[in-house]
Amino acid sequence: MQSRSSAPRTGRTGRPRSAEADEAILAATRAALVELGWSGLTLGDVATRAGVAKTTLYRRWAGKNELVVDAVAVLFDELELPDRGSLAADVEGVVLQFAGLLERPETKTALMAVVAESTSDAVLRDRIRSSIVDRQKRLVTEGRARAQARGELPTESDPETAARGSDLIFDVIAGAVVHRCLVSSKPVDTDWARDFTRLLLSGLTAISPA
Amino acid sequence: MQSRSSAPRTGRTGRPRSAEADEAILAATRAALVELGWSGLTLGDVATRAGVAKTTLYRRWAGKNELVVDAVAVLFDELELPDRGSLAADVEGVVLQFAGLLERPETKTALMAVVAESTSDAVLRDRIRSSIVDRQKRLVTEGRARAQARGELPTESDPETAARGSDLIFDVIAGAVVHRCLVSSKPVDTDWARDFTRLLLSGLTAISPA
Amino acid sequence: MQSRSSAPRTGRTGRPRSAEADEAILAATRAALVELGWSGLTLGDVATRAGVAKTTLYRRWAGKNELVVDAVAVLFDELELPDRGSLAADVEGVVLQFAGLLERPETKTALMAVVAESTSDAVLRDRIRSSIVDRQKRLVTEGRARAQARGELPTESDPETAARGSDLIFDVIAGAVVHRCLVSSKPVDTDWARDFTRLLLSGLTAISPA
Amino acid sequence: MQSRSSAPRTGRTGRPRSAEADEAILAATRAALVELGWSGLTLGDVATRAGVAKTTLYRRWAGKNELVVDAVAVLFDELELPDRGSLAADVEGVVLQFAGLLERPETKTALMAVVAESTSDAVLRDRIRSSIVDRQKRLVTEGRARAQARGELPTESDPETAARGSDLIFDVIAGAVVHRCLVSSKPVDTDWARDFTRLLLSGLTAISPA
DNA sequence: AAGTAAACGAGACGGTACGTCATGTCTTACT
DNA sequence: AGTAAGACATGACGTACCGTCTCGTTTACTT
Repeated sequence: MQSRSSAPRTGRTGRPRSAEADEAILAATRAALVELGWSGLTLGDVATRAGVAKTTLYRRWAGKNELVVDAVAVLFDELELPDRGSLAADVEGVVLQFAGLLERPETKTALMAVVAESTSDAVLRDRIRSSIVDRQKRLVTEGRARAQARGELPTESDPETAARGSDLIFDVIAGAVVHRCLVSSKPVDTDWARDFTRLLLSGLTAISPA
Repeated sequence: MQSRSSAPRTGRTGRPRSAEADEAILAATRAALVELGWSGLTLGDVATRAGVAKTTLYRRWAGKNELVVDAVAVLFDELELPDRGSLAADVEGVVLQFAGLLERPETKTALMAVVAESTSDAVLRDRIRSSIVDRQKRLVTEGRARAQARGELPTESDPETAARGSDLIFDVIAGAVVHRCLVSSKPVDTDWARDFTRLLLSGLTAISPA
Repeated sequence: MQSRSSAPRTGRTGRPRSAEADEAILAATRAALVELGWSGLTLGDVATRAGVAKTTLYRRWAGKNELVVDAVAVLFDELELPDRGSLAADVEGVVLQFAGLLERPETKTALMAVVAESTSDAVLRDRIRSSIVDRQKRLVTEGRARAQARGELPTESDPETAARGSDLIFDVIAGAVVHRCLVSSKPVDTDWARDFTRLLLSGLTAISPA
Repeated sequence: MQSRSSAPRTGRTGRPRSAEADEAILAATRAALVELGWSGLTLGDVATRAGVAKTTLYRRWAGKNELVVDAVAVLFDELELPDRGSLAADVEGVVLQFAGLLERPETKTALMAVVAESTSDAVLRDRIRSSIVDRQKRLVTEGRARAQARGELPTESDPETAARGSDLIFDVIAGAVVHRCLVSSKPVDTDWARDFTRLLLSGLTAISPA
């Protein structure tokens, strides 16, 4: 599955595009994001860092938004869901992993910015969804299946209902972590992860007495 | 309570600042956000729309970020929490209200953008928190107190634990709605609000059988 | 008489244009022409040399052509026609003076270039004519009047015929010197000036026997 | 007669150069000059028009200047000097012919431009001289010889003096026509040609009374 | 009523980045 | 080896905004 820019190859003649350039540009983009943040990042600077001409960059990506999406998308693929033996432990694990990813300056500054831009750019919105968001739903479906196998969660027969449930769980987990990190700007530590997990599993009515 | 820019008034002599200009600028900012989005918004354009000189604008706000925070902050104060008789109904109500706010183009494009900028700007972060975020926590504390009065939720004696709980609930509700709206870009309708409320109140283990 | 750029002043409000900037830019343009020649001259470089922003330059001139015309026009005003006592001496004098001007690298490289561009740009053509060419016709009319006063040339009663004659003489003198200098690229020395003057005054049929 | 670029043929192996490509490129260059003028002409566009790769073009010419010199040089070879029976008629004829050539957009825009470039490029200067200028001196020497045979002009015994005279006449005729056409931008019609010829043959002192 | 001090509109200023274009070189596969 | 196609590094282009500045003007509070 490829998230390459506009058109990978049209014809077969002519000098082929440099494969090294692609990775150099994405790495330079991440480095620039760390140093300069989203609004300080310029495509000219990225090109210089990558040892590449600005034209090469514009030949592959339409602009800053698209480039950054591709540059950070790969980081999200690092997320894993090791089996920790229980649903609660799995949720805590993924929450902490996701928070760790959001603490990295390149993701923290880039993610909200591209989401903001995507509110007025449908193409970008699709790109974000296909390159970043949808790919991480695997964590939810996998964790849920595991919990069902353990008997911690009931099996859902209707596939559509199952999908709606997964979407909801995904929005709640990802949304809560993002909001805690970036909006409330408070740390996602083990205490918070435990509190959150308890709320998620047992609901509001059960949190206080515990 | 005012979130005026740098210094409202230092001396007492000289021509006083125009009060109309302030509101004209904020209204122009919101209008420009709707038409152009965050990245298309320029301060020169805002000044023109407001019928004001650029200098007047810079005399009051330090830059685009600060201006937009002030311009959208007031919109969040519209949120209310009418008593609907039960905790579930109150949660559903606030979720739908919040979602309605996020559907408006000026908030949707502005909120994520300033949050993104705030990741590398502590002053802006504080401004967002004091002008927008913290002021809406009243909805959580109010709703919670009401539920406790109804006996739907246990009373929390330790005030620190109570605050931690409110923060968590706030991050979960606001985060889930924002994520659903802006990242997953799917509608927050009554169905979703009901599903989310059930999850929030009863927890994961209880959602499917219902 | 001013050959200022587009619009000298439209309104009376706002910060007035820097008068120093104008002269600094024209001087920088001449210096850059000497060092780099026409095709090597860039507006960015001129701006840097003049200690001025590129925008300031574009605010005053529409492009390279217009700027260079203004920059070299003033040099042509240095030409004078001191009375040397006879028509032949006056012609020789002005030929050598004009040749001296054309030897300067800033004029030599600029003049032909802007003339070349003017072949496909009517506005530029008029600008060249009014800023440079027509202003030097004074040399011809003055020299001719002086010769008529001396009795070396017959007086022309019809003003239109007189104008046609002056135009012709101007084209022949200026054209010959320019062609000798820039196309044939041979020196315009006193020998050549004497030969040319004899041809101009007495015609082809008389040159060889002398 | 060869105005080929770098080297016609060095080795004998490999695929031979396409002979058609050469003429296609020169024709495309002339067409592009007409449409776009000197500064609008690009080598990439010429290559496209000629149905040729840019590489092919660069293999044969060093750059825009050289290419254009070759493209327009051939046009100047069209000039002829039919015997019209008298020196005055011959001069008038060649003046009108030359003016007709200079009215063509490809020559008008190209000639001055390459001359301008040649002021800072000695190699180009030589190329222009050998490809264009010197080849047209034949018109002067031929016309002069014809006039001498008719007895209209005295015979010049010293060959060096004769050459100096021809150079001078050439500069005066060519210079005057070029200046009239391109600098004064007024038409070279039969009236002007007659006036100019009378001045050239009889000199200043004789023009008015006629 | 006159004086004073700051805010006001207008717009020029030095900068920086933009996204495009042309140059001249190169790499590939084909002839 | 010559070719068409097209990617490449380089660097100028002309534009748009930035945030600051310099004007001349307006508007309130002082004396």
